[in-house]
Amino acid sequence: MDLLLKPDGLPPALSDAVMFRNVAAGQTLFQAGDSALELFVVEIGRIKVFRCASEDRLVTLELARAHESFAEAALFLETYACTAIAEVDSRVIVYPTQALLAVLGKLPELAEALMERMVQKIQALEVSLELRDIRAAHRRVLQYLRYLAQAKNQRVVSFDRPLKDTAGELGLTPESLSRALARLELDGMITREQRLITLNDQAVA
Amino acid sequence: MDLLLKPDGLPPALSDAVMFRNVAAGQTLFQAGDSALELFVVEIGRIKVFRCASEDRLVTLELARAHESFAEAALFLETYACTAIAEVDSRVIVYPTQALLAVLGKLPELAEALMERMVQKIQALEVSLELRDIRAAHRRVLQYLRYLAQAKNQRVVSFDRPLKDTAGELGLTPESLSRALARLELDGMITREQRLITLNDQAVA
DNA sequence: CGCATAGTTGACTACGCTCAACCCTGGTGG
DNA sequence: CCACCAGGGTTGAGCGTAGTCAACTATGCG
Repeated sequence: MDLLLKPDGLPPALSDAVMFRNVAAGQTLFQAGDSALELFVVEIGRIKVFRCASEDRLVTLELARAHESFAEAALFLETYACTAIAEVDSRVIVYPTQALLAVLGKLPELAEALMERMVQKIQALEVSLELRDIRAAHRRVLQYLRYLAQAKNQRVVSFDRPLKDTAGELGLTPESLSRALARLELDGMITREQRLITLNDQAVA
Repeated sequence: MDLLLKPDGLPPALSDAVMFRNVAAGQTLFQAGDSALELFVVEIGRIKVFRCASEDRLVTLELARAHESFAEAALFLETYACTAIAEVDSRVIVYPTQALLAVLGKLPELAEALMERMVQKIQALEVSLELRDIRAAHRRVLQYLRYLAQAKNQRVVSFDRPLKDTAGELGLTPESLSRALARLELDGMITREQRLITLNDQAVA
């Protein structure tokens, strides 16, 4: 996504169309059903994208952090199928899909970057799906921690937001997550200090 | 994926690199860990792509049917993270990723087609994830049937493979799926005849 | 005709969800 | 400086439901 991070370097046809938007914490950027005209890149902050399954039930699909894009689906769909809200005060770069598609032919490296990002997303969703297939909460959490640690190539995982939210991402209730962590600690798989968790040797698999 | 269906129409640089491969039912096309050098399109048959979660546990990630592509991740990753096997006798078109990437710049419509396909996949995975969040088996199955019916724009859904496999895709055991279907029929939501299921009025939501 | 596999049904178990109470922290205001 | 409050987090008790194991039936193929 390096390319989309600094619009100035892009062809005028595109960079002229780019906009910026500040989103306050809790504010929604777009809703399911809105016509999909824009693709976004997070400049600063954190955007949560989710589907409303059934009324009170919501499924977090991705958490776009700084420098990450989201809503690529807008490139080919009429309307958004998801809703996006800012978890904290954020600032996003807004790319009109028309302008993006128009310059794709001229900028193969942009197309490549977008595809690479999509592959990452597919991969992430696949991991989520794999995690959901682990029924035992403590096992699921452990595997999740392993993935996080592996991605950062270290054994310490720190959460920058309420465990409650993390629980939702894992398809667990906060209570279950709490119990799972307690059990993992008891079993000696992890040691924790608030939202800072260290994987012990035997947990690295 | 129309473009990738008939390699003859593609630039020689690409079409010369294309290969075809017959895969017998049960035969594996590639395994997790293999170096990822090729992207595939199903000509005829059915390919199952899955991750091995933990030994005996496998998570179906996608089911590529005729004219559908899979293993796009190969474009940007060193090795496959999944395994692909043929569920029935199949024939696939094999695109070396190097050749594909090389002509992307010349063929914006190819890049666009690939991106569109990836968006479809992301969408499909998101739906899977949403389904997993429905705990009650009968509700999950009902929602699944609704999606299938909606996609085909009709109320009849017919399965061309064992319910056992469908159960796995839904993250259920065959027994649970069986019970769920029985209950849905009892509740008057569906009527079924073997692997042919019709959604009743009240089920369309 | 018999074997293998798919599908169904039953009894039991296990584990996550729900609801509820409680602790702990940080922030606010008197 | 402390009382209060709100929200996150933890812990407990009971329930519901999907998984498991098992037996049985149905179907298709040699």
